[in-house]
Amino acid sequence: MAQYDTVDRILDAAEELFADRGFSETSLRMITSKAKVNLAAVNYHFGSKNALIHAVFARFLTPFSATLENAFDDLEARCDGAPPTLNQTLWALTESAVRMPQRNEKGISIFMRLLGLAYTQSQGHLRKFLEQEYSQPFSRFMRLLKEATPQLSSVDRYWRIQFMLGATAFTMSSSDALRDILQNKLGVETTVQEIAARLVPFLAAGMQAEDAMLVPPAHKSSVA
Amino acid sequence: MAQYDTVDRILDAAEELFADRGFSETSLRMITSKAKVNLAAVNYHFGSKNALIHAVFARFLTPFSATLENAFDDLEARCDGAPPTLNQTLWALTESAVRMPQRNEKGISIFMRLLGLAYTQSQGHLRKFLEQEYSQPFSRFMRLLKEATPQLSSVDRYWRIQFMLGATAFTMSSSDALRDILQNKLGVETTVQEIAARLVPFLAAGMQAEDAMLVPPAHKSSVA
DNA sequence: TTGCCGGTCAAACGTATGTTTCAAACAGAC
DNA sequence: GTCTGTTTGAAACATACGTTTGACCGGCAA
Repeated sequence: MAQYDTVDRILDAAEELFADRGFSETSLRMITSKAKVNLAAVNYHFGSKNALIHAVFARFLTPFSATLENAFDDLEARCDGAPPTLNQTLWALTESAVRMPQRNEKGISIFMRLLGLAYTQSQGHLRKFLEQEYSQPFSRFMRLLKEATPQLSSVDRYWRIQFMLGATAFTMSSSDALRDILQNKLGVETTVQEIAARLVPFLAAGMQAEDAMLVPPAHKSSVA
Repeated sequence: MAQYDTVDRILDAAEELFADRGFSETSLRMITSKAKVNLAAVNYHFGSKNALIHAVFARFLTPFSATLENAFDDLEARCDGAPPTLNQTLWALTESAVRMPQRNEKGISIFMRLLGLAYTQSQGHLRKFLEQEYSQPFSRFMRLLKEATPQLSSVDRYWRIQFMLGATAFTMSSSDALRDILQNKLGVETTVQEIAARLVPFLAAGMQAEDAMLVPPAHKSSVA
């Protein structure tokens, strides 16, 4: 009993501190003192700081990837053989994320920020862990994207997927700070759901942009 | 003479290492040994590690913001009172970046990654430094964006600008790795200019997307 | 009661970090 | 050549980190 309490308290504290400050910038001493457990508890229960980072991700990502697979199953069943549209695919992803059971009110936004950091901070071990642990839903998502944008060349699609990833990871990774700025400047409250609702149309439109490729500066004007 | 050599060697090494590994993950010893200078040289010439980080940014950003202001001047002069279009504004920015005199072949992509890190790694001192040092060209760019997208609400525009920033910083920041992958998988060579040429249409389309806001999942289909 | 074992705790370990020190080397002016 | 201020160099500084240790506690089976 008591030990699960300790384990979860560590995970909760670590999740929040990592999201606030990054991985390298968060020490085990900060985590254990926030969690009100002994310093040695982390290495006792998890083995190392890196393993703790993995555990923080696994606690969210394992149920999420199951939810996501179900959402893709449903989507493909509903489409009855025809490939799902881009919008449908993107919504399946964001809905799965938003509908995850949340530990607290910050829940999803904390985790989005963590995913952004995972991509940004080049923590080799983390990337390796995520790739070999969750490659299946990732590949499936990529396949759906490909089938939803048959008009794109492989190269175009490749780059535009990177653009989508970037907009998402980057926005989510700084979403707390951005929300604060927005609230101070414009006095508007914003939830992760609302950000997602703004992000998806942006991504879909960019993904399906007319290809003005290799048209250099065009010193006059040329809005699509 | 000799001291400028030292200063520049430190800046070069720091720039590359910061871009590769992040700020906290790069120690002064890594920097000085890569630069082949004495450890104490950093604190002697710059005062502190944080001041070195600022100097790395200033070395690129100061001439860049001058170039950018000129590009905006030209653009507004050419438009003769009418507000420049979104495409023109984005091209002015990317052209200024691409045309910057580059210290080496990696040049611009290294710096894009640094800008991404500056936003992501919550190094308070860095954000403060950038904000108070380069607020003018930044505000001007924001104003141009606003005039180029009068149909957007302030909140929509705010978020879409974040999405653009994210797609750009993220893509450019990992463009070396991405280019390698692309070359291996598809046998295609890619330059930063070509990436920019793909990115701008994507951003412009996303920025001008029809606002499907707050239209939830829409279980059927709804590609614009 | 005894013995054990998972869990906690304070303390220490070794290492790496940013920064400082101070003597030596150097350059240019007189 | 000598002096003066600047730049380098090797070494040390204090501090923070992740990790390990060994004593200690509490419940439970024998």
